[in-house]
Amino acid sequence: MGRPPSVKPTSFDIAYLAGVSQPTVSRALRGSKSVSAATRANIERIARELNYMVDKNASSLRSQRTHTLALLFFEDPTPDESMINPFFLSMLGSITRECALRGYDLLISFQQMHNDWHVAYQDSHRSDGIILLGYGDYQLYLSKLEHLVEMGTNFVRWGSVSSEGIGLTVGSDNVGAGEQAGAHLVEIGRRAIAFLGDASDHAPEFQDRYTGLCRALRAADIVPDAALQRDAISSEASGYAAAQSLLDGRKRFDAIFAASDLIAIGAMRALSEAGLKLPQDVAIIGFDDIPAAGLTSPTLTTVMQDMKGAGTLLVDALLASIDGRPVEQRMLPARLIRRQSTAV
Amino acid sequence: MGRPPSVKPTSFDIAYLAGVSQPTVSRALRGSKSVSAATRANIERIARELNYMVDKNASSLRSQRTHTLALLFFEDPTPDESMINPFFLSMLGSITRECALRGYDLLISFQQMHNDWHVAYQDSHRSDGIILLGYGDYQLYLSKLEHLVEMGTNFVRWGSVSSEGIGLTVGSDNVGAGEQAGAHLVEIGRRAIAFLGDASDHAPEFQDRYTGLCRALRAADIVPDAALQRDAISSEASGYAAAQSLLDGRKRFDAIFAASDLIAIGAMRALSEAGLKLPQDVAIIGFDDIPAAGLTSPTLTTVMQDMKGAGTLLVDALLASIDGRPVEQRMLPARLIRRQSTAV
DNA sequence: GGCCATAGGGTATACGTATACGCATAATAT
DNA sequence: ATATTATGCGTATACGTATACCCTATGGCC
Repeated sequence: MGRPPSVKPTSFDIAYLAGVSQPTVSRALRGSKSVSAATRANIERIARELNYMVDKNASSLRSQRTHTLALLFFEDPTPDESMINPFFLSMLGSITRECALRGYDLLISFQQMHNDWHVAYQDSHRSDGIILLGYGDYQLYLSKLEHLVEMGTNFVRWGSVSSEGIGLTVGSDNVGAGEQAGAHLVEIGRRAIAFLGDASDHAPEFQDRYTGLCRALRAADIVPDAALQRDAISSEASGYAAAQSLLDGRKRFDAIFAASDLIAIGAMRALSEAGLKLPQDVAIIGFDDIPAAGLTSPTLTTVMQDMKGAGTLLVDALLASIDGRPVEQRMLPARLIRRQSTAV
Repeated sequence: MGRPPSVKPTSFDIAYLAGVSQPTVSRALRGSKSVSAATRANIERIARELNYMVDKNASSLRSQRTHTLALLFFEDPTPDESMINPFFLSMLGSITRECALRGYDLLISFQQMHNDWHVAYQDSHRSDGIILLGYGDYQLYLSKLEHLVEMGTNFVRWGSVSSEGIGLTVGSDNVGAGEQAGAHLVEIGRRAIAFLGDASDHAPEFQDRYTGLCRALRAADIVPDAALQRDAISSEASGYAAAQSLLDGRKRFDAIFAASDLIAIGAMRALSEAGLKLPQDVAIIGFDDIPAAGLTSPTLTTVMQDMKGAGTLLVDALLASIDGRPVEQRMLPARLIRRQSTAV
């Protein structure tokens, strides 16, 4: 159809057909206002007809802007590499979409951050900016962030917005979400509510969720009980272990708020094996709304984060930072999804 | 540390320091054999010291090779966009790793294929080749493949290797896997084995799995019963519907082989709701070994595909095709993972 | 009617690399 | 010793775009 696709049209071809010079074509297509409307329209028409596309390499080389963003996962290495948190994978969709919309390409890198920090350095040369994604030990990667700042790299990360972290951060309203979860559990009559998830500053997001829970408890005149908290990282095994530790403890509990769905699912397994009825004996709420949350039995009440909004905001913030526009930290609302695990 | 990272060293800087010309630097670093070992070593040393990295844009512009591969999903659009088959997401890891290893960048695109075919065209200009991933209606995208071939685009797709498809294909040994699944079900004493999954040529992979199942049945002197087959696409809802249709039928069955885990999980829900005991009344086997397969109750016996090998092979084949090297279709072995859903 | 501002667009060039080609020197052949 | 070929490298240039700078025509202003 048309002409052989093997010959890629250049801006010179268009210039020739439009009877103008090559730079004028460039200006017209880039939206410079020093091109008359008529000329621009004509050039655009011809470009469309020829199926012309700006050569990204030439463009990037000349302008020193790559029009590419890099996505970097900094998860702690897991024994099973494929077990990247499903939550982030589903964020991938919205990020790619957003990038495409803005005319940016997305380069992704699953290299685990601490293994080879050089990757980030490298990617920082290949791209205009970096998006950092992942749960992981916050303290461990603080120094890497400082390194990025030092290099003057533009980056944005997903994480806890309330903590005074380094660099630009976008994240869910974890405190508010924790509060919602706590309020819901109180509402269905639970008072001895356990929390599974690291509550230290190694995991600021989990910490925030715990803070929210405590706030909801206090609002219901319940004193948060530190004995009902167990550390856990975001994995099923860790959730299982944490729940068992909870069962071994002498404290009674009638509900669990888990800092992630994977933790919740592990905990559910431990509780079931202990002969407890869910949700009658113990109600449980997770976090993330991963696909598996709708498949467990009972299905898992959880907190859904606004992943689509997250992608948009991350890309948005990063581009603003690249362009030197002012950026504000922003928080996304989260929503409680009620399922069987809290249906009494 | 060292020098300010803001000044990016070029091949000219290295040439100056090494006392040679810029092209010699280029030749040395690209591995041309017309550079003496001593010169090359010296250049490499200096490059390392300066933390030099070839400018991808300049390089691509000059050589007309992008050193980038594009990954394109061609899934049928789902109501919930985030429900990209987890199987492919986990393949992402191995593909990115493989690309990184070969010095290729990976551009990913979740644009659903039929929505905007232009994307593929576009990506074909941005990259040296395309990897196509996804289940979907095979007939529907055949014409797109022909289009790609027409354009002379290098591409490789994941799919059924046994069918005489268009273009280069890498895939699992679906027939063999179906045979394993069937043999296992026979082994635990089942004889009325149903198949959930499209058995038409709209889904060659599913068709192959069904073929394998039938082969195993015949090997056990069981005549495959077409009345025990139900069409289904890879989604939980479709699996649920298919299982219900099966229950509504007058045929008895004591086992199900589902063409994907999502189908299997949907079917399990339907069976449970019908009051059937799993696996006592009905044993069930899925396909893909998605993370959720280990979380259902009972946990799901399934077929695990070699995703790591898949990534390697896909990238391998594509690069060979790009370089004009001969490529052969290759099949990957699959492995049965036994869990509770077939434990009697 | 002379002066300046502005719109519209052309000229020249830079971005950093890869490669065709040529030219020495050295190694081998005759 | 001369002719021949390889080796190692420099020279010149192309890849396609974006931008600094310059030029021309028009219009408005006094």
